[in-house]
Amino acid sequence: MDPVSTEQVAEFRRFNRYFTRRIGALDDHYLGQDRPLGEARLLFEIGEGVSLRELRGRLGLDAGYLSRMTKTLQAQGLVRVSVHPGDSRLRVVELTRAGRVELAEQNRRADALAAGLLEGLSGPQRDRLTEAIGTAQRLLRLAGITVTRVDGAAPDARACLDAYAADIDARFPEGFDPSDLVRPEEVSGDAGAFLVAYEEGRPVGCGALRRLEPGIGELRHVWVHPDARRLGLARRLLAALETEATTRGLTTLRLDTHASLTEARAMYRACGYTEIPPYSEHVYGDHWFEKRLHPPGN
Amino acid sequence: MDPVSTEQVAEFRRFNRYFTRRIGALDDHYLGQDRPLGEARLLFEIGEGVSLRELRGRLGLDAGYLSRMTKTLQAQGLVRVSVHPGDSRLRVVELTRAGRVELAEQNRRADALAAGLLEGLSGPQRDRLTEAIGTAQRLLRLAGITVTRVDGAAPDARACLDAYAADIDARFPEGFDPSDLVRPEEVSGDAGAFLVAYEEGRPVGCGALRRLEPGIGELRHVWVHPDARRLGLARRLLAALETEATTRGLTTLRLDTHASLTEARAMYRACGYTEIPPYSEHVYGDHWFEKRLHPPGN
DNA sequence: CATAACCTTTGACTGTAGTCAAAGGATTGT
DNA sequence: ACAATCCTTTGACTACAGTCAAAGGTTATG
Repeated sequence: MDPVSTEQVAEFRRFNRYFTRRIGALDDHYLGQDRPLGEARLLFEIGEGVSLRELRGRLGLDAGYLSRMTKTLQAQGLVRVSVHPGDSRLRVVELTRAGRVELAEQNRRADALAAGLLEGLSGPQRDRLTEAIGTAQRLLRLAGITVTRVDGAAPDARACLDAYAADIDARFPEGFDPSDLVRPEEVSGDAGAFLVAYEEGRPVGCGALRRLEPGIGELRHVWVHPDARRLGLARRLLAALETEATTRGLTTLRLDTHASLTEARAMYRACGYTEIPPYSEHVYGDHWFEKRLHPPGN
Repeated sequence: MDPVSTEQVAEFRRFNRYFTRRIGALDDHYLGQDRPLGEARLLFEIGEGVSLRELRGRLGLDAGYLSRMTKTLQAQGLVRVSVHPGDSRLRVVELTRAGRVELAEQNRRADALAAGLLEGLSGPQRDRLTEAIGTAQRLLRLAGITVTRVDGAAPDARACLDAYAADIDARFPEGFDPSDLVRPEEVSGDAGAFLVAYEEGRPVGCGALRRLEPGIGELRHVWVHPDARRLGLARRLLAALETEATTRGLTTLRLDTHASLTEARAMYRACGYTEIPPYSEHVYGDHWFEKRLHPPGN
């Protein structure tokens, strides 16, 4: 990776300082108003019935701390705590009517804060701001996603493939037969690779590489979770898969895709893949692509 | 002002949440490391010799709280406290060598954090991110600036005019004679108006409107503090001055400017002003502009 | 020159955030 | 059926953040 320019680091830190001081602080202060911040955040995360376990994980809180905060919210009549139907060790907490009112008020205040801020701008300026923060958020998310190789049989790998299969099944008129998925041994060891993209610990994308014949590899199941689309993650996965292929001495990569996946086809073209005649008899493909890889020396 | 779209408010809040949770929290946590956050922030603000009074204002701290924090920093040998030379009520605090080392370490860590984040992006993506956060910051700053009318004799007005005069004096080869500034009575009452732009309580720009002859007004001293340039503030001032003119029934605005102020001339043109022959004998102008105003009904 | 205003220090608090360990009920694996 | 594991509760703390009021020295103001 190329080194990060110090000017960009400085710019980023400037923004960070400005934003947290000006917006973050304001937000924290006004959001809770007459309620401790921890409680306000908790209220916000509860939504419609969550287990304490889930909340602990999401907010990164100590079990005891969370238990106490929940109790005070309960004492104020804002939440209701009950035993989880399926597992009596778990407690499920949900908002009462009063809790929903409180949450709505909290949202109203935060909305008013944001609206008040945007009010100082003209229409086009607001559009530019919205555009800029959208871009910034997408890039920051992408920067926080890591792509790593995992075993083809690992739970995260199977979870991704299941999600992929369900996704395709819903999108193809003819459905999708899960037996067409790669088998773990096809993407293990020297035979191939299975890559998973993680965002904050959760798998949000995957891609498989397997050997077709000497010097030629095939990409399969390049998939990105719906929540993580439009970030440029597919390209990242593609690049990582190509690196895997190069280190294995493969010189050509092939893949097939479906006519209905228009964005995917456009992306493959943009990434240097060219359409070729069918090279295989996959059931679900009707467009075939190929790319020549450059040796690692370059 | 047009109402703010709820979609834009939602987008802004989404970004706000994401950013404070992901970046702000990280920053706070790692910045101090083995030091309370308050102390770390204090250390950061001290720089090279500041009075406690100044710090109190900048960080919004309680006098007692600040006094105590300063004392613990002093006990750790990070700062030196002395009496202000001009006013013995004030204390001046400055970093010791050890304090500067500590601050450098703090900066190094924050830089590393930012760099680590940017490392997940390719060069062009980093450029896009830098561009986006720059745009966002400029627009957020602009949104936080308010333009209000003040009396032409008010301290803030005079401060702006002094800064304007010094600015022009340094930029014009022939210098600038402060007696050419508008007199308070020219911009008071119905005669004219003096507008000051405030960012977080500090004046960062100004503009004057005075009556030239019936129906015709003149804009003078439109000025933006160097720290607040390139935000679009001059246009805001211009628009506000035009509103003032319209409510006074003026139908034409004129102004003169100097050949060396190229950006200013470009802005006037972009804002609908057209160049006209000289209408006055101002010493410092050599380009004259005019704009017809539309009645408020439109 | 007295008095008001100002800046800092000190003492005495309060509330929030957060940690750690022990204990008890519930579930899972063997 | 027994042990190990899991989830929550409770008690006992610690540290940080922040407020309020009294007091003492210093400077401006009439």
